[in-house]
Amino acid sequence: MGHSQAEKLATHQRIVDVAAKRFRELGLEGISVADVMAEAGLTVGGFYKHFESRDHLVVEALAAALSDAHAPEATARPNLKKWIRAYLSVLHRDTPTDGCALSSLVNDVSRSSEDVKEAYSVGLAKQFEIVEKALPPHVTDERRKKAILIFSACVGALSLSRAVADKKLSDRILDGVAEQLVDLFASPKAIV
Amino acid sequence: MGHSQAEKLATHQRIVDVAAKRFRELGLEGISVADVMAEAGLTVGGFYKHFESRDHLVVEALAAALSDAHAPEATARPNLKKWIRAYLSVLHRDTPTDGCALSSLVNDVSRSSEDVKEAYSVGLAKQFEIVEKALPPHVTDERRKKAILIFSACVGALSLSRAVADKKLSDRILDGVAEQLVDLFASPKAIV
DNA sequence: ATTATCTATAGATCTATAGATAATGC
DNA sequence: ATTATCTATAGATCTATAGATAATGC
Repeated sequence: MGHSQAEKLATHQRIVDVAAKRFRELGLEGISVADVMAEAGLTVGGFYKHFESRDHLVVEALAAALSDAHAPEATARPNLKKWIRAYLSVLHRDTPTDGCALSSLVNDVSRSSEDVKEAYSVGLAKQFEIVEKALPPHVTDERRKKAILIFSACVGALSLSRAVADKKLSDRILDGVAEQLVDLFASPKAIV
Repeated sequence: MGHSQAEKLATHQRIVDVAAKRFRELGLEGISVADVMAEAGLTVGGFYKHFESRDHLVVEALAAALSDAHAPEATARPNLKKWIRAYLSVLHRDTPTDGCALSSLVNDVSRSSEDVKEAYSVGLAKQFEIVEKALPPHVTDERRKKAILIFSACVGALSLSRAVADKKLSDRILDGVAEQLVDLFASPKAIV
């Protein structure tokens, strides 16, 4: 005990990464500070040298979860059809831990502090941009608005599919919404 | 202290109604049993003569919130355009307490017990039916699937609009999604 | 006699802080 | 000397239960 400043930075990042995962899995209030620290290989006492309060960790972890999500594909022009299929996949539904925080935490954020909402808004705006960029070039009209509709439908469908008891209904929500979004916006015959 | 059985029934209902409101506002873990009882004019000690556990209250309150929602309009054939505009209204966004529990609690339910998910699923299936019935008669193909897309988009848009810090973006999400859903599914020129 | 509700509390959390310990880094 | 982390704990929760109290209803 007693470590270098470089080590402290790495420790800080490890805490944030653990929180970013567990918050997505269990909700923003679903895991205690002590349990996050334990999973990062630390004890609770050191926490407040890294964060002013629990809420500050929430803000950092949410921002980290959201920038994770955008890092890989944000550069290349993504394929909208593939993106929709991946977002509304059984794999994504069943692994919220590594999935999109915009879906798994939307209700939690709406009950959180303004700082948390701010971090969420930044991530959401970036997500809208990504979807807009993925729209086929021949869709020329109201591209941002369409991106917002597509992403709203994806957040709704993924969230509903996770809340439902009946697995068949859950699959049906994912597949049905994906298929229609692709037909409407990501096919050559995209009518809209 | 010491009351009739009829009174007990009324008391039970009062507890459930308080919980149904506060859960929608604060989340399924956002209010304690003691605080629910206090708001119903009671003390915490009597709670477990009414409910086996806190989770049993969650199940009953969720079922109550969801059957509230369906009671009035489920009989008449609703107007889809009006329904969409009401669901994605500023009023609905700003009053989750009396609003649709399917939106405000979707994340919470996905982390809850199977019993809670079961109650949610029943309410969701009913909601899909209502939206399907509201689709214009000239929409003949895949009505259920379209209803699921519409409702998913509504849940996503309403939830996102509540999580966002920027009021302008929030309004834009509500209005943009409503407008597009109406154009696509609830207008005479409904293409799909 | 039964029971609906109350007061009081046990036992398990959870956030945040105080003070000790053992390295870092001037 | 400073500081990153640790152990320990205060104080505030929260769920659930025990036992008392005062009505109901046979």
